[in-house]
Amino acid sequence: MRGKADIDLVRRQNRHIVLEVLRTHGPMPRVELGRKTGLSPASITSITTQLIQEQAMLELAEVTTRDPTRRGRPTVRVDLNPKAANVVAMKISIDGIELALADFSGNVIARKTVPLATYNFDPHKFGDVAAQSISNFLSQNDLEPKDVARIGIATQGVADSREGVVAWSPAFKARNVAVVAPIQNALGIPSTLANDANMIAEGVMANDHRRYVGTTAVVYMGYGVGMGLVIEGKVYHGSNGAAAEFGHMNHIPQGAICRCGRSGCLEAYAADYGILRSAEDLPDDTMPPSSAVNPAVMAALEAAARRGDAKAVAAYQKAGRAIGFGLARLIALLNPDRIVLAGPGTRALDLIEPTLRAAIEEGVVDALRRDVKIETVPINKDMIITGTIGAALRHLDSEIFAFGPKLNQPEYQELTP
Amino acid sequence: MRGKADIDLVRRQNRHIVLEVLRTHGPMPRVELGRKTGLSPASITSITTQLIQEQAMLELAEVTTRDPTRRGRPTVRVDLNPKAANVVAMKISIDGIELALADFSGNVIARKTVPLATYNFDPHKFGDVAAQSISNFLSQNDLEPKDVARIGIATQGVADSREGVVAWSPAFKARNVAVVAPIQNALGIPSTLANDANMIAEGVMANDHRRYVGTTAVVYMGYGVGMGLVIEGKVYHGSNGAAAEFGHMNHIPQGAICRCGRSGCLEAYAADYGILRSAEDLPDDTMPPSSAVNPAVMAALEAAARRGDAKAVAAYQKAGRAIGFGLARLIALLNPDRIVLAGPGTRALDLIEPTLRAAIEEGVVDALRRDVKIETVPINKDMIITGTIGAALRHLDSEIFAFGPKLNQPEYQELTP
DNA sequence: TAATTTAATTTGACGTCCAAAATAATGTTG
DNA sequence: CAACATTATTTTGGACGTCAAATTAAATTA
Repeated sequence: MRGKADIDLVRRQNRHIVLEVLRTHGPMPRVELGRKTGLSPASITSITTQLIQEQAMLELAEVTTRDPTRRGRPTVRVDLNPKAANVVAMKISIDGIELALADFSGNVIARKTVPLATYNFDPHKFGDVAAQSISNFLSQNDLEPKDVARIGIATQGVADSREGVVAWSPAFKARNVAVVAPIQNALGIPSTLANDANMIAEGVMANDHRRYVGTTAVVYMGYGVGMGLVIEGKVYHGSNGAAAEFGHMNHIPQGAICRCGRSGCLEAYAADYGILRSAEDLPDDTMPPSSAVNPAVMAALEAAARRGDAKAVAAYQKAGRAIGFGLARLIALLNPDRIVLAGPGTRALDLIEPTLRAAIEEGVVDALRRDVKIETVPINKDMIITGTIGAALRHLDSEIFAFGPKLNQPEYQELTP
Repeated sequence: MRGKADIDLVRRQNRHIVLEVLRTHGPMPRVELGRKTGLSPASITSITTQLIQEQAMLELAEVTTRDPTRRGRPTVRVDLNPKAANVVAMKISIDGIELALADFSGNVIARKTVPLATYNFDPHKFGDVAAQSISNFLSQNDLEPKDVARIGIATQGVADSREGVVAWSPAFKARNVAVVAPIQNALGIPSTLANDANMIAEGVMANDHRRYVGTTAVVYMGYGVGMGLVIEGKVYHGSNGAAAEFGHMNHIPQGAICRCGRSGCLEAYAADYGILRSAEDLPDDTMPPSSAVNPAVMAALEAAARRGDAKAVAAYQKAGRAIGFGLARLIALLNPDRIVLAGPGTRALDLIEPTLRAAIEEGVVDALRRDVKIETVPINKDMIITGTIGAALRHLDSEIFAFGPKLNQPEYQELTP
C-alpha cells in the first residue's frame, strides 16, 4: 500500500517528473516540458521559477540559430544546472578501483584509475583506503567532500546494498568486505553500493527510457556473467540488493566448478574463463584463475572458432547452451518483455547464438517465449560508470531536489513594527 | 515514471487507502482509521461522509458490549457496505468449473460446481458455455448480470491475461482457448483471467498483508506445481500475465517428460503424477495421465514412504531435489525475502524437505540464501476461489470506488431565475 | 506601424489537506 | 445529580498546488 497523499506529495511528484524529463531528454523550452509532463503552462511556470531560484535549473542564453520561418515569441530553453551538485562513481575491480566525477547534468568532469591489489587486501582496510583514494581524487579536482552530494559504488559479485557490504566478490578473497560505512564515516557523503550488472541496467535503461516499461533482463557477458533486472521500469534490487545473480544460477547440478566455489553455476560455462576452460579441454573441476582473462586471449579464441577450430566452436556452443537454459528458466519465472545482451562477450554472439536460441526453445513452453524480444546493445567499456552516475543523479532528483529547498526554514523574518 | 500528480490523485489515493484498510482489517472506528492511514480526523470525516453517501460504506449500529471502564464519547465503527457490489469468481479445472458469488465485503453468498468435460471441449464453445453457466448461476441467486461488477477467472496453466486467453492448460487439449471475450460479450461484465497460482498468492498475501512488503514466492504443490510471485507487495503478472510458471521451469535438460509435452520441467519430478511415476519405477518418458491423480493414491504413497518403502522415499526425495534446485535458481535471480509452500503437496513436506533444503544449499551462493525465510501455509481447498474474489474486490476498490461517484454528472442543475 | 503568432506569466477559482476550535456523547466525582 | 473529564467526531478557516482564462512578452509578417 502506498501511503497517504497530500499537497506535499503533489509538489514533490511534479517537480520530480520535470527533472526527470529534463534528465532524459535534455534541455527544452517550457512549452515542451508542459507537453512531456502533462502539466499546464501555469504549473510549469511555477515549478521552473522555483527550481531556478533554488539553482537546480537554469535558462539557457540561446545562441541557437532558430528556425526563421517560425513566428511568435521565441522559446527559452531550460536545463538542469550542472553546478547544482556533484556525484562520484566508484567501480571496484579485481585489480583496482576506478573513479569518476560528474556534475548534475551527468557530464564526466574527471576520471582516475587507482591500481590496488584487491584480491589479497585486508578486508578491514579496504574501505578506508578507498575513502582516501576518493579524498585525493577530489583534492586533485579542487573539491572538498562537502561539494559532493552522493557516491555510487559498483562491484562485481554479491553486493548487499542494505548493509553496504560486499558479501562475496571475485575481487576479494575475503567475504563481507565493508565498503559503505567506512567511506561515509571518512567523508560524510551519502553512499550506496550496488552490483555492477544492476548499474549496467541503469545505464541501458536511461539511454532508451521509453522502451523499458515492463520487465527487461540485461545480461552481461565477459569476465563473469551478470544480470540487471528491470521490473516495471525500475531496477530490481531484491531483498538486500543482491538480486539477479544470474551468473551463479545453477545450470547443471554437480557441474563445472565456478569462481564462487560452487559447482554447476551458469558462469562456469559461459564466462570468459569457463569458455576458455572448455576450449582447452581442461577438466570441469579445474580451478578458475583468480584474475581476469586477458582480452587478447579471448580474441584469439574467437578467431580460432571462426576458423572452424572444433574445440573452440564446441566451447562457445556450450556457453550458448548454458545461457540459453538460464534464460529459459528466467522466462518461465518472469515472462519478461525483453532480454538485452551486453558486455564484451557479445563480440562472440554469432558463435553463441544458435545454441542459445535452441536451448530457450527446448527449455520453455512456447506460449511463454513467443513474445520475448532478444537484443544486444553496443559494447561500451564505461557502461558501469555511466550507469552508476545516472543512478546517483536520479536519486538526487527524487530525494533532494524534488523536495525543494531546506524545509522549515523561512526565507525571511516578517518585520512586525 | 509515474505521471503527474494533482488534487484528483490525492483524493483517489486517500479514498483508496481508507478502503484498503477496512478491507484488510475489518470494521473499525474513524479514529482508528485515522491512525492506520495517517490521515487527520478532519480528512477521515470528509472521506467517510462521502463514501457513506455513495453507499460504499456504512456505519455499524453497535450492539457491541464496549469496555465500560472507557470514558468519553463512544466510537462508531464504519465498514464496507456489503451491498455496494457483487463479484463472481470462476475456477477452471480439468473436470469442470467452479463458481462463487461474493458481496463487497468478501462474504461468499453462493457457490456452485458445474461438471464439464473440459479436456476435449471445443475451444470455440468453451467461453459461451461458461458464460451460460454464470448466467444460470446468477439467476438462481436472483441476480442479473448488471448486479455483478466484476468476474475473476482462474485457470491452471499459462494464462495470457492481456488477451484473456488460456494459452496452454492441462484442462484443455486445445491451445489458446478464449475465455474473457465470450464472457464479457455475453454478460457485459468486466472480466479478468489469471493463473491459479497467482490467485493463491493473492489470497495468502491478503490474509497476512503486513508481511508481504518485499518479494515473496508462493509455491503451490499438488496435481501440478505453480507459483505466484509477490514483488514489492503486489502480485507480479509478467509481460502478458503468464509469469511464474515455476512448474515448467526446466530442471534438467532432456529430463523426464511433462504434461506440457516438454522434457525436464520441474513439475515432471515434483507434481503428484511425477512423484507417482518415480515411485512406480516407470521410465521418465511415460506420458503423464491427462486427469488429476486421485488424492487417495497420493495418500497411500505418502503412507508407504512413511513406512520406509524405499521407492516411495526415493520418489519424494527426487521431488524435493527438483523443487530445491528450482528455488535455488529463483533465489539467485530474485533474492526473495520469503518463500511460502502451499497446496496439498505440503502434506508430504516432511518427506520432501531434507532434499529440498540440501538442494538449495548446493545450488546457490550462501550470501544469497542466508536471509530467505521458508514457510508453509495451512492447506485450504478454497485458496484459489478466495484469492480470486479478493483480487476482484481490490480491483473494484482502486478502480471504481476510489474515484467516487459517476464523474462529470452534476448532482443538480442550478436554477437561473 | 499594426496585426499575427507563439511563449510565458498572472489571476482567480477550486479542491483537498490540516490544525484548531467546536460540538457530541459518554463516564466520573463530589 | 450537576459540573467536570474524557474521548470521538465535525466544523471552520487557512494553506497550497493545480488549472482555465486572461494578460503580457517578444518575435515575424503585412
